Amino acid sequence: MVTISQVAEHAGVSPATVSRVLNGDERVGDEYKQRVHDAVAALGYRPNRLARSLRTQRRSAIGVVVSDIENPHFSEMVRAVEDLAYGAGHHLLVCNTDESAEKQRTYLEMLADEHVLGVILSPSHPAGEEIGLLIDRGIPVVAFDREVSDQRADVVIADNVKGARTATELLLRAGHTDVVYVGGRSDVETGAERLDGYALTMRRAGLVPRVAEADFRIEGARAAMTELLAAPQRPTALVVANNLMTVGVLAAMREHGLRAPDDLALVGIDDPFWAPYLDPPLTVVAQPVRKMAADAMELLHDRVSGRRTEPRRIVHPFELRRRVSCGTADPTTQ
Amino acid sequence: MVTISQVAEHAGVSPATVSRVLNGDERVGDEYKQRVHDAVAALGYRPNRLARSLRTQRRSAIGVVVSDIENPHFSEMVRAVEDLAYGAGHHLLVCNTDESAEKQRTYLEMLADEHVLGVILSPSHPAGEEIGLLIDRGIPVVAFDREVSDQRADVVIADNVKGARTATELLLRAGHTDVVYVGGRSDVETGAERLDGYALTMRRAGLVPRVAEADFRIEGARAAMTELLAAPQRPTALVVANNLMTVGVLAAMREHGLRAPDDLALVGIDDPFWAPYLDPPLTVVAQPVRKMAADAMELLHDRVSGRRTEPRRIVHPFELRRRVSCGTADPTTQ
DNA sequence: ATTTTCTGTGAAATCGGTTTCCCGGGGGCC
DNA sequence: GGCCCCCGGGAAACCGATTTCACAGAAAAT
Repeated sequence: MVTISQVAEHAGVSPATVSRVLNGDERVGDEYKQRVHDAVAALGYRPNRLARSLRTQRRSAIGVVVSDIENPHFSEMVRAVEDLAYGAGHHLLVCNTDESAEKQRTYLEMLADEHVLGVILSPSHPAGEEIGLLIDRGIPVVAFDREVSDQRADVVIADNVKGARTATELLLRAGHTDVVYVGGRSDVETGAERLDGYALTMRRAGLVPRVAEADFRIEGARAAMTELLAAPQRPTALVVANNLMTVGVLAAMREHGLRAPDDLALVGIDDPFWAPYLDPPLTVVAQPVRKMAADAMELLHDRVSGRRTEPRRIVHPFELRRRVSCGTADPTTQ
Repeated sequence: MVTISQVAEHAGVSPATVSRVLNGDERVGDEYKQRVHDAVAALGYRPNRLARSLRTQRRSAIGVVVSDIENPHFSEMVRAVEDLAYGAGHHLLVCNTDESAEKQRTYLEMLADEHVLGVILSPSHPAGEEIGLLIDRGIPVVAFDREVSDQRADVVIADNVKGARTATELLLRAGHTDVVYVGGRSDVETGAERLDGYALTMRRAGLVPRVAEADFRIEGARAAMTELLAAPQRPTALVVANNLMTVGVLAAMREHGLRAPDDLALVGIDDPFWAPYLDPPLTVVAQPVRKMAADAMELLHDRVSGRRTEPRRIVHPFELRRRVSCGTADPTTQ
């Protein structure tokens, strides 16, 4: 393990000078610069980032906390964040909370203790206390997808109410009157808002909302659908509350010999990369994940560079991506 | 920012004693222990992990380097590794190389400079030099999925040759004679081995291998399939070299009005979570990702704890998961 | 009663960098 | 020629923990 002192000795200068050269301090004589560079090359010296971070109080890691990295929505988010972080010379501490409040707390505390540069948190729980811990230490927090209880955090979310409304309206305009919402966990914000958006739109059209309640997961959706399809009155269209559930819904439909969009029109919420390749290609309303990730990173950077102190809240609209599963290709609704 | 010295002062003891109490050193008097705990609680003290790591030369982060976190294969791997790491109190530095040699090098150097506990690397390039950097510093490296050029690294891979053979044999036994391999990048190890396994099996059965060459990605596979289906002689069965390509293949088949398994039997390689829910449910040979991840973590821990110094190489068999897309459900082939 | 051995604690060194502070010498200005 | 300022560089402090080492005082041994 070669240290800065060894480099200094080898170059016949002080550690301070080595540090200056390596950090691009211009006030060092060319002669010295050269000697330092030679010594660095000769010894294969690489600075210890831990030591540097300790002294400078500046860390190059960003914490990313999600509930399930296997969920394509979060994979995409992490991927987008990584792209941007790499460009800025940062790296990612990825934390998977599994929807567990305890795991989320443990990870947030860990990130605080690691003195990361910032945290992007897709909270599965409000996490007020732990976020306070972070913000009190000057670590900026951006809430992603869902709000958090600490008002000082920045927020980047998608407009779930409008998103669900867009999905529902698309089906209503196509002439459907019996549109069922295959819902996920209305105990969490995202789920509740999407449900609201759907129900509101239905009522406004003079129709009664009808919900098949599930849990945001494949099997749950499949079970809910099996039940729904066994009921006397079969709906003509569905709004499905997230990407995983869509998979379950399609499986259940296949088991019953039903095809979208003819037997049952379908609009999904979320747009995983394989949605265009499903049978039928899925019409969806999608959160613009990459844009949201870009905003989250920008909010972090603003804070880190001290350009801003008051919290910001950015709401993104969902984007309609019309493909086949919704049926009618009426251009006026596009 | 409250430090250990402040805690010490508040408790009327020395920093050394505080450190001892917090690290469970039993030789501290009960009176002192109590005073320290009180002070910690009163001040809300949390140890700085950076400082601790610097002093102890022991880091709690594990580097995970993959080519694309959005690929379900790697999402699953990261997820599995995270589960195990969390249990051991470690966290994950996730690095996305995008198949770029430069990004891979940069990340590996960064991990070396961060003095991580260990690295799990799914290499898109041999990376001899950088791995040397890590191992020279006592940071263990486990190669995942593919080998690396540095012989001192541990290796956890799946037997791609046998895996492709299993897939091919399944189709041959079902009576197919014209089995085409939709291949991915035979310039990389994984691709080359799978191709070998397929070709070998065909030749051994007295048949000529036939390959639709693509790039491990959805669109590439779709294009290759479109070309293949335009050719005069349409095959009766396909082996598809990875999960993404399967999606592209199914899309192309749908465009041509073909259905699996009747028009074209299908066996995929890799088993993403949605494979059972596709239309038709996909028969696959799968790498046992979670087991492989568990082995990788165990290899790391062996090294870290000093239980082992000589490199190990673990080869996992692929697992056949027979569903619908392969056609005939002949139990003798199971 | 005196020496020896523990035992528990604090002072100080350490990890490997960065940054402050200070100092010698050269150039510019009066 | 004398004074001041600036420039480049080194010594030492510092970041916040852990760990070594030394040392009181009590307990055990003689």
